[in-house]
Amino acid sequence: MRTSRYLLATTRETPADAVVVSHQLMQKAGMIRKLASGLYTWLPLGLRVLQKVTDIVRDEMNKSGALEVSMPVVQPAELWQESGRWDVMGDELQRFKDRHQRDFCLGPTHEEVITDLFRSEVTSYKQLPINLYQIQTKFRDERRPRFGVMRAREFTMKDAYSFHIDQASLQQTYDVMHRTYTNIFTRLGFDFRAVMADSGNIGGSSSHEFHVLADSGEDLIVFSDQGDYAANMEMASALPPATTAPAPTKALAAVETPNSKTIDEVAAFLQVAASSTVKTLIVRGEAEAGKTTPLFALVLRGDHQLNEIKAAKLAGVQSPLSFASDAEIVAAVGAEPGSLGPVGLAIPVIVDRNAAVLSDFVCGANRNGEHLTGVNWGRDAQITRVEDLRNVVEGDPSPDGKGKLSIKRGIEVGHIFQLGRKYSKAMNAAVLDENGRASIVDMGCYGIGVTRIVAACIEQCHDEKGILWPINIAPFHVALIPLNAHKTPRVLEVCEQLYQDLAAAGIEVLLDDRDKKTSPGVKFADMELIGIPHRLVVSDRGLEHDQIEYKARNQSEPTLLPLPEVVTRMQQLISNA
RNA sequence: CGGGGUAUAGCGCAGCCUGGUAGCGCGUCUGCUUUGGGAGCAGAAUGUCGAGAGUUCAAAUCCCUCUACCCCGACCA
Repeated sequence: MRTSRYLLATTRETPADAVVVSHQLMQKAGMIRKLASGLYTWLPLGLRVLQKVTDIVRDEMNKSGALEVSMPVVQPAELWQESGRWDVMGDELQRFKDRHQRDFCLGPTHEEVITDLFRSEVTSYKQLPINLYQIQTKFRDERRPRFGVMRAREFTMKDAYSFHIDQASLQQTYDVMHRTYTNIFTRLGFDFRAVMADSGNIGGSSSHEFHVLADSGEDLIVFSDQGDYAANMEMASALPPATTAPAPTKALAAVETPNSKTIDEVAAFLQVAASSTVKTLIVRGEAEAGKTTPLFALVLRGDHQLNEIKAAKLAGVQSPLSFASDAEIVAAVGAEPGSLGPVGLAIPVIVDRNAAVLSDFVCGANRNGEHLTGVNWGRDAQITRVEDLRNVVEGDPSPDGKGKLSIKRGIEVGHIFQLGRKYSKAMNAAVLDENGRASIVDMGCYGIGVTRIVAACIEQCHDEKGILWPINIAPFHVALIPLNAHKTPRVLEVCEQLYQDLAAAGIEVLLDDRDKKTSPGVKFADMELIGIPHRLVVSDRGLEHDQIEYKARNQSEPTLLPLPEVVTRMQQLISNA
């Protein structure tokens, strides 16, 4: 490709509305343009990268034995009503009516459609297992799209769905997909981790997420510094403390704490460590029709944070977790948030394991502006149950018994689930088993955020000058830059010949043939910004000795190559990568 | 959804407080010069000042309504 005939839409200035580096660089490099919030047009340069990512994903999926299909973006409401998700999904599901006033939605995912396809096409256990996938546009009306294509409303996803006669078969395919994803992210050159994850509203049991490690990631991932344990913060277990509560040494006492509501304020005011206080959170339980919503008190050590996913899984507690309003709290407890505590509560008190081994601690008095000191479980406050309620913190012992936990930020680029029979049961997807009886199938589903991968890659591979693409997904392999071509006609002749020869060798070349008004600095800066891994400079200077200057994007100093060797050397560099 | 902010040329911004009919940088176009790290000079084009309504002799500027976009939050009591 020649820059003179390409839409090289680079900009010098950073767009004002981009806050993460991948979004800034994608805009500056002319890969994408925003159409509206969370909606992006992919320009030729960006699309080349996106298609290369797609190719790798497709290649590995095909190698795994999965079969590609293509399902509609627009889906009828009936299927979603059948699975029960029409009512469960909130505003994220984009609904609309067609001209006949029938309800439809834009597919945020395709479990319903694929299950419908499966039940009408596959009838025998002999056809199982089968894994169907597509690479296709999804729409989710995110409450807050941000970070460019990282969290867009419309995006490209690879979604695969597998069907099985039993759990053992599901586990087998799940393991195959785990390996497939590992292959994909390895080929993409990512520094990534597979972690145990919550399955969220997709449903099902076992689930792993694949995260690219990056400081701009929205997820916290936790892993052992010695063992294999790795989990999303949502799922990471906090082990029970080794100690039990020491015997009380202090008497219960009330103390006025004016203007001290948060743990930090109370701890500072009373001059105690936050870890010697507890915080009490009031959440709603599952409501029964016609009755007032029951409440639960969740008690954690002051320096710990509630893990909402864990809390929502507690028996009787609403899922997703719902916090009681101030009015509900005052009605049930008699005090406002900021002065709550477990002493004398009439509602169930669920205590985190670490909070349960405190003694002589500080908590709210359930009277506004008042706290209690010298509080002890059993003597002063009753525990209904002890549970794991908190987020793990850096340095906690690893649940696998090996080493300590580290916490890093990650960008979720892949997620695999064992759905079990959630959808197949709701939608009656069954095959005849070897005894001729109908058997509801087990399902797995496996997603990859294809557009997000592009952004995640830039988050991991960039410098102050721009993007550094891994060779596998670089929009072009080689940037070929003629210098002083107007002075020395041979420069252009050599460039043209190299361009032909490199292309013939299967190398993707971007020849920067912009006219003499485009200074060398501009050409260098643009090629660096768009991240082409290899750069060849053909100049009058070098040609005097039949030499071509070569520089890798990730090196600072160029080297000289004899002209006759250039094509071979480039071939080697690209195939060895 | 709650809070905050922004909206002026393709992009980045100033002008608004104190009303007088729109400007800067980059980019674009033309010409000449220049050419190994975002060139110089000369010239040119480009705006329903987000939309609507209002106040006024006069509105980018003041008032009201709406819309779009961005940021923060949406447990931490």
